Amino acid sequence: MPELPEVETTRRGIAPHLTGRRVRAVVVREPRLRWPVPAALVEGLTGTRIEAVERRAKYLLLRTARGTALLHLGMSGSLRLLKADTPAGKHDHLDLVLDTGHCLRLTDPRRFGAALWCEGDGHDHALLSGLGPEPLSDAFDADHLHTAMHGRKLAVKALIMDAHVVVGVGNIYASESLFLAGIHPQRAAGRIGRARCERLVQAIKQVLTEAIAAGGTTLRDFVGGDGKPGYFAQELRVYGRTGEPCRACGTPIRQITTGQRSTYYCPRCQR
DNA sequence: CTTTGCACCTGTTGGC
DNA sequence: TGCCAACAGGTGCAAA
Repeated sequence: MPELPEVETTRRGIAPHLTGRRVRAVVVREPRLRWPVPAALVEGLTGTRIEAVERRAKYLLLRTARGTALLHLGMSGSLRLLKADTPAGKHDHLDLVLDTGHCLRLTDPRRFGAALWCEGDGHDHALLSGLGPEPLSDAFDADHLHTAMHGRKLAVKALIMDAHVVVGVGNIYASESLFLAGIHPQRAAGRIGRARCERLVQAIKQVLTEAIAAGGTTLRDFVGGDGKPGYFAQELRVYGRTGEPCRACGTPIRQITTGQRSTYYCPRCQR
């Protein structure tokens, strides 16, 4: 479910309720997430004040004086703030009980998400240290993308979804960005010129910015930190619109598979 | 090093 | 109406 806009929406929803609060207890109901929830997470957070809630790629970082909790929502995860005594459902795997009488609850039916702990600020963690730039930062520009694409035979869609190149571009927004840039998703990355590279960078920034402003995309079960759904779905240009008319030219949108992921594009607008 | 395909897991959907 | 295969927002890792 969550791509970068959803994670950022979640961060903005929960940060005001967590920042400066102390964690009274950590309840692990199901430790079998993508990796086992480590005892160090419980030990590190319990009794500790959360100093800041940050985001790097699709990870949420809860910063404390003792170390940093890393949370990832995988495909189906969500975080909500609830009253601490709210009964837990089947997929409510983790609670951070706060000194406010509320708790931050991680729900994740497919358990592809993660809750990890690291000493330090988290950026040195093996999962984060090799990541590419944030898509909305100045570090992600045409120079960077053009260099990353040079000599690559990989489909451009797969390349922009590679977190070593740029983080936060998931399956929905990859299709959306390529439509905006007028680039065929299966074009070899190395065969895209400088000018179209610039267009693609701008398209990615635009799509992600719009989606964050709309509070993310709701497909099935996404809810932000405040429990409200996002509204970007109604603005999707190609994703999930197989056979429906292109909003620009009316040609039916096509669906193909690229790198084992569904890909949507307009055969007329994208070359 | 690059590219491909799989694995993890549960719930929903669409076609017969 | 009911069943079951196909598919779903991510991403690390093994194998080619």
